[in-house]
Amino acid sequence: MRRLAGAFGVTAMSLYNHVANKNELIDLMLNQVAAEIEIPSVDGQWQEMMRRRAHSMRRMFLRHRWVPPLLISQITLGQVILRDIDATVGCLVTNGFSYAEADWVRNAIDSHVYGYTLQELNFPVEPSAYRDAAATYLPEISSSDYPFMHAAALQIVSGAYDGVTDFSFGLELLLEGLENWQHQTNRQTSVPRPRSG
Amino acid sequence: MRRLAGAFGVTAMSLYNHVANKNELIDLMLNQVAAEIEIPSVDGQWQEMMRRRAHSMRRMFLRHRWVPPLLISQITLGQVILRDIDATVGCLVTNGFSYAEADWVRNAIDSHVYGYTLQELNFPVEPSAYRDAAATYLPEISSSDYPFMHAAALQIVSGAYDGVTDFSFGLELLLEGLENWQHQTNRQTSVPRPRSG
DNA sequence: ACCTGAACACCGTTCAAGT
DNA sequence: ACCTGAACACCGTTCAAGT
Repeated sequence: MRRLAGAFGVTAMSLYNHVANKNELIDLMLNQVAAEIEIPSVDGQWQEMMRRRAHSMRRMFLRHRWVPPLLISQITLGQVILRDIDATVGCLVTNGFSYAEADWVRNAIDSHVYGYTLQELNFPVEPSAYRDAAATYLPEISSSDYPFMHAAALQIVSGAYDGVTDFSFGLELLLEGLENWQHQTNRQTSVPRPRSG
Repeated sequence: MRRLAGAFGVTAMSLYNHVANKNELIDLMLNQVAAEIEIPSVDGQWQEMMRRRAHSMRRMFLRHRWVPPLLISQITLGQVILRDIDATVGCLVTNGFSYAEADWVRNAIDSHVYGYTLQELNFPVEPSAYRDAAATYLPEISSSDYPFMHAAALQIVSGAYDGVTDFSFGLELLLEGLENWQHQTNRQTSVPRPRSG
């Protein structure tokens, strides 16, 4: 509040003439950036729609690094975000998922988007510096205490592995798993289903 | 700091005789609770090891709700957490994954654990109150603006869906996908692999 | 209609001073 | 060895007062 007002060359108190409180301000900011998410179309092929939505969410998170923690903890959701949820559920149920299943699918995909991007954003080293960082910290990773981390660091130092994980890896595992699940004739027995708790 | 010291019946400044700063305190706290994670054994069956680790992490997060945001943003990791990473990578490479693959697998699973649990912890309504909440807010979810959310809320009100998502749903999709991936003879072509970016 | 000064109830942290 | 008072540089927010 104080910093934002300062950037406008004004005192913090004047902001309260335009916005009820900090929470409402965050709400407005989130709705603004949420427009950068590619909203699924109801009649689109669901895998591709979910894929585009997930990738565009992640790119938005990378552009606006402050978003993920705020979006995940926001209680009241703005219209743009509600429209995204509606379109996502709509695309899934139009493609044969039940409302319950659509909820599980959206939850699983969003978990990956949030979890992956939060790890990515909080990782202290840039991908281009992984090799140097591994070389720097290798002496501190005791090969007797942490044999596998030591070996992994060696792989990065030697160039056998660049140390870069991929957002698509987990996302495609989920999408392929969901496709198999949908095509299964007898879903009840052989595939993951929500349990209690 | 001030609140913690107050709980000890002491002033905030005295804490700095026992701990360098807030960050070191958080480090010690995280290492303490990290001991509640079930660390994979190197020679165990990897799916079951990953499953137990993921579920125990989530249960720990639910017991100590302050952990996930701090753990994900912590730069320097304590010994207990390093040992968990080492054991997880160790279990995977012992079961036939390369070091690079083990890194992708751990990243994908952790993304799910973090993302799912953060959503779960921040959801404003308790599962037992979903039905009441849906009934309360149904009039505010315009069926013309948000037709699918409206229909979904109706399902919860009617009892057709209890509104409860499941941690295992996404986790088992990942584990099954990984198992298929591992059994594939020609991995390069038909399965998800890390790409650039 | 919009902005502000003073104030309140908070943070983490430092440092000289106490026992 | 441990604790503290005073101080510094921060927060979000309220409210009466100004233009």
